[in-house]
Amino acid sequence: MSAEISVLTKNQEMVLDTLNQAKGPMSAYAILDELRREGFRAPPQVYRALDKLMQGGLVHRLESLNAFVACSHGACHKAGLVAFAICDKCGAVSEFSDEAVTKSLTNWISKNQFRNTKTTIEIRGDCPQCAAA
Amino acid sequence: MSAEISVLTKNQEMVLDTLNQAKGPMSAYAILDELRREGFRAPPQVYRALDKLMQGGLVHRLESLNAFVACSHGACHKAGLVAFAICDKCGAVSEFSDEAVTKSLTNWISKNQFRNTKTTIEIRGDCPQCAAA
DNA sequence: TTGCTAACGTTATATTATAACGTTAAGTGG
DNA sequence: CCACTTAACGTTATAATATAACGTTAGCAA
Repeated sequence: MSAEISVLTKNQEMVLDTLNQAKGPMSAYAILDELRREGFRAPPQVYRALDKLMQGGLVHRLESLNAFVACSHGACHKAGLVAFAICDKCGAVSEFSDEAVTKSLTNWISKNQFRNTKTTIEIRGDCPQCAAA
Repeated sequence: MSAEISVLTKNQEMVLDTLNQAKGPMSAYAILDELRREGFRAPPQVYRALDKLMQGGLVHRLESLNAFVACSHGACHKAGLVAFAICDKCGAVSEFSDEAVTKSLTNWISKNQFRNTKTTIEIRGDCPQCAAA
């Protein structure tokens, strides 16, 4: 059905590991720089791995940041739409999937007969900790 | 209170006109190319105007496209969060503001004590016409 | 006028992403 | 095992998007 990844290639694994070890989102070039020591040489190596990982739901792209994060759920098999709260102060990203949000948005989509393939929901601002400070 | 634009400068007006006359979203460089005949020479002229127009709610940025559209409501004083449905086939963009979506998302935000400054909601897929074809 | 600020024009450069090419490696059916 | 097909790879080059930094100009107010 949906595009699963059966086994990760070496490059895909290295990119995924890098994102998993990262504290926050990373740009493709930041990933590349990390992986130069492992032999990576050029952007396409990173972008190709990212594409596959995103297809498999293992990695998400943050559109408003042009950056990437590992899926917090390991692989994203959540029923609903995935959303992100991004703190502009500390850079923390919370991935969440809220039933009410999913319902209201899918409701709009079906009411308007739109055939949805991808949804981007990103909240930018200050996380509770940074908002308090 | 919120950052309004009192009067548009010449550059801002030209950029806004260009977007208003466009059938769909435009990249900053597409705008620049349009406006070269009017004397524009370099990207910062476009980006600076876009920044101001976005501050005033006259223009929106489509994060998933790295492109810009004029606000469909003239200036965006809608109560709720603004969202976009983007057709990947024909390029059409529908700006909308749905009460249920706004409520569910602001609800998540307040429940999670997030201080929201900007929200991105973009639905990619096929519009009704293109989905039918 | 003087001083202040926002906007401007310009050059240069940073950052993000992909095209295109030939090569290697990993299945698959015979 | 071999021939074939396809996905992934490495590499070079370049495209597309965005901003830093500088000095200048224009609008406005004391």
